[in-house]
Amino acid sequence: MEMSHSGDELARILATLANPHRMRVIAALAHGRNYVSALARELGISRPLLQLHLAKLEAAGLVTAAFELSADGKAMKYYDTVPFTVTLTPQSIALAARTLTTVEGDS
Amino acid sequence: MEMSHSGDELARILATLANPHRMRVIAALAHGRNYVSALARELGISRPLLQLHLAKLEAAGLVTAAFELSADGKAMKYYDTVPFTVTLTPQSIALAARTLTTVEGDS
DNA sequence: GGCACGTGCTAGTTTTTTCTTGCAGGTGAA
DNA sequence: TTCACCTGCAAGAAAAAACTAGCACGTGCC
Repeated sequence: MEMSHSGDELARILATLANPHRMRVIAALAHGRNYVSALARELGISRPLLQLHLAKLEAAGLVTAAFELSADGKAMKYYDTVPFTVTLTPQSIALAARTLTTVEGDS
Repeated sequence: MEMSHSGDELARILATLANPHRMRVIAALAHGRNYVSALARELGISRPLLQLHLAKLEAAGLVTAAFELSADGKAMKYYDTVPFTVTLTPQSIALAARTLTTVEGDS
């Protein structure tokens, strides 16, 4: 289920998804949740870099984070995808554009 | 009608749409075609800046350009939207991510 | 000619994003 | 204690995107 987004929200979501690393993160998490160190190994990128991308994905509301204690008592941060459906058409873009807040000169 | 995109194509489309100016361009052209100088005035941005954004929109296949001679013989470049429908879900992103070409270390 | 309108292009600046490096803390097990 | 694993954060470098300013060309009209 997906309500309509404001122009700024939509822009943020699109900007967030428009990145190869973040697309791969979504793809990896679609298979099942995972914690960041394991995910970094799976994707072959450094952990700080992955944390940067995860933060952006979370800020856009596309993934969620949950702390969990592993069997041996370690604090693991698990990430999972948030189900979403966004349909893009010239009309939907036009509709969203009406609520953009970016300041510029008046007409 | 919209066939499925490669990961790189999708990333380019999303990156192109994720910009306030370009969203407004799509919105303006959805009302009807226009030429660049008039469009720049309507949007309140400079012509070189608009040309930059139009070039990106055209490169992503979201708008088309057509030259036309006005009544008084001036060469005008008219832009129009290309109808498109892109549906974004975790699954569609995951599918597209499999065809990304960005090089990185193997598993 | 000079002005108003259309087009294109390029060089350089500013801003944003991406990425690396390196350090801090914690736990449990040998 | 030392090692292996987990987490967080921040400073600085590198790369990409956005934007400005200014020039070129063309036309028709006064």
